Amino acid sequence: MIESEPSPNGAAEAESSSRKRVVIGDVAARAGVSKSAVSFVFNNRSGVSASARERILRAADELGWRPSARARALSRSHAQAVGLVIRRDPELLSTDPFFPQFMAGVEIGLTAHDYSLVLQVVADEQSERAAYHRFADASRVDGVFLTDVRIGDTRPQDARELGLRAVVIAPEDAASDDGVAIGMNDSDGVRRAVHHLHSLGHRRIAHVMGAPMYVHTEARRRAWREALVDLGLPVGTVVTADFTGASGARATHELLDLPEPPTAIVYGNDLMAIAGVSAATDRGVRVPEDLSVVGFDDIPLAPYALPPLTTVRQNVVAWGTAAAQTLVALVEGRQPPTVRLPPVEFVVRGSTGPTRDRRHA
Amino acid sequence: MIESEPSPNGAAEAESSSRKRVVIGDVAARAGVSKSAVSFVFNNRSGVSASARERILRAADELGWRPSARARALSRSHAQAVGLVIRRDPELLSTDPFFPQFMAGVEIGLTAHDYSLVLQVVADEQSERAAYHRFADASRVDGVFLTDVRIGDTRPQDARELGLRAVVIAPEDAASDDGVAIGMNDSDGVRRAVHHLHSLGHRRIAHVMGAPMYVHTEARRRAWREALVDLGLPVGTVVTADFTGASGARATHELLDLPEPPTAIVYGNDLMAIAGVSAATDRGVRVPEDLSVVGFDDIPLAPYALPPLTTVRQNVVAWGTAAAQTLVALVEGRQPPTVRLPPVEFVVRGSTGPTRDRRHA
DNA sequence: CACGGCGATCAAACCGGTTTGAATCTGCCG
DNA sequence: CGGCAGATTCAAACCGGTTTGATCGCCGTG
Repeated sequence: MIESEPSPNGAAEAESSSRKRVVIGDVAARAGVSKSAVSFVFNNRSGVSASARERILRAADELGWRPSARARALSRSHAQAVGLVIRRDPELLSTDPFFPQFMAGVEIGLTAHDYSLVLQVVADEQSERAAYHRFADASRVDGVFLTDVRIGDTRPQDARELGLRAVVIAPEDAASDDGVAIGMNDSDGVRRAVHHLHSLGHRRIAHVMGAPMYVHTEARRRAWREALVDLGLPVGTVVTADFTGASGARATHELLDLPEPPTAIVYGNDLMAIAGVSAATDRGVRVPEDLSVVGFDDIPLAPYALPPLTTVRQNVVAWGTAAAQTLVALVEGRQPPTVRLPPVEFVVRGSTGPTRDRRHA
Repeated sequence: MIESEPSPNGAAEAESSSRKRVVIGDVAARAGVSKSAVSFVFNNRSGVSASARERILRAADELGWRPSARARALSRSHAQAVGLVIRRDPELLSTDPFFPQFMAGVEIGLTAHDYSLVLQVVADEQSERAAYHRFADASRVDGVFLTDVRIGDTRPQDARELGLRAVVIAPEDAASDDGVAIGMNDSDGVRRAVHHLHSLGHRRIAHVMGAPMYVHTEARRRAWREALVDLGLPVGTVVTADFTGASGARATHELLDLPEPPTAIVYGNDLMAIAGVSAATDRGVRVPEDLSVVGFDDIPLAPYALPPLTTVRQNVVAWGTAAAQTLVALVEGRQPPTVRLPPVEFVVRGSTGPTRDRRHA
């Protein structure tokens, strides 16, 4: 009823210059063909002569017409959109360097196929289930990404039952048995961290884990353990934390309180590592002279920490793009391409150094 | 053609146990009414008797039916979705603590009204324009958020011409003349920072700006300047940076190279501030003994920086929620509610301290 | 008892595309 | 010159809801 649109063409020809939305019929009429022909051209299907195709494209261009995603979604029973549900306490979300980069990567993969990304941020498990249900029942999306995979996570099956295609984002070696998984090799980065510390003379290497319910937490812990075993070093102490700065600081104090404290600590992420440095410094333990520290993520601040943080960098953007390509292939019924992800990088900065005896040598 | 769905009900009753999608007609049939009646109930419109309503709700529940967002979007010419375009170099995106929190807040506001958020991450201006066009032409969304507003930004008008409702996210005092703006008071935080430094005895207070094209960058600079003038202090040096750590470090060196270097620096964000501390430390300038530093954002790492960072905290989640409520009201043609946002907080930590003469006094 | 008004009900039109099936139009061959 | 395969073309059905307009019953009123 109330139209706030200004009428751009005041006293012009009243008939053809109506300011209504341009629809496929208008294009067809202007090109002198049927709606079907227009539709065929815009879905590049054969069955339209070159001359007709030309007229149609010109007409569409002149009218500035593009097929409505709404109508298209309905008639093809296909939303041309995929969903990402992020389950995280809103306040803690900005802690995590993963999601922004992952989403950016996903976009690259999606835009290439003209898909949209529908986002949902939820706080707890119940809202998360509800979110997937809404996605499926309302047919808003054709598929979903499953991130932050937990041990024993049932979402892959849940998604299938809801009729949603899914790709699971998890470290390579945690690749689940069912559902298409795409993963990067977390383990490799941790392994390299341990080898680096070993080469600097460290023998008591501890680990501060993130929240234990996630498969990537466990993957990193296992990689740390296996690297120690491979090198013939004693398996050091593990402290469970939860990826927050506070937990990293607390875990660090625990480790330094041990009768034989470690000379190096591998943390599950950069935030805990930096908080750990802060905790160590508070009690007079110097980094890297008395304690070497390795993080994980290479957040933008890592080079500016004091000392600059040695850490592991993954190409999360590439990961997102690969995940998107896989999911699109999946919902379109194609065989997903086999993707090769760039290898993990290990970035040596100032927070790791030789042990005391090495320095004297 | 190729259906990879397993057939869940092999030899069951062929007729009623079809595995097709449940549609409104099925619900209507089961309740013994017409489609219209079902539609009326699910859009709580009058014109359905209590008994019929009851039967309909029961039937829908038993069948697990929910209206398809696709069909609904088409027939109501309304996508029940809004868009957010983020223009940022993917690699730099994780630098910014704003977006994750903002999106989380937006979700809170949207889910309450059952709207979806469609995201688009783009790298440059051209793709950004294209993204808004795709949103509008394909009718994927009903409205958009405009963030990272630039000086002389034409997007509010652009959006209007495309027929998209828009809410502009910008600091309060930069609230644009056209389009509905919702903003928080950046200035207040900066003002409080300057007053805090003044009370510690500082008189030479410099400012490291972020990228100058943004209105919020300018708002913060102006607030810094006005606070100095109000306090009768000389207007210090401003260095232009771009919100990255590298630029913050460089700007800090520039300031400390001055013949009369500042005793305090107010930075446009925490990342630059922490990089600034790192730069100062590198050249033997101690924080806070020789130099006081204030950031902006209160990123999760701020308490764990060395020294812990004094900074300004905004409730970005609340901001997002308010923006979402406003946008939904707008696209539904209602008067947007007037929102009161929580005030900015100023968090004093260890990176600011009294000047040398104050300490001796 | 006729009539106006109101709530409940439903068939049909509509939203803007895609897809199907039949009609029409070639060109080519026997 | 008849017949036929293959390419174009289009009208009509369809996707799954919402909305309109007409019909029907029922009640209270003059």
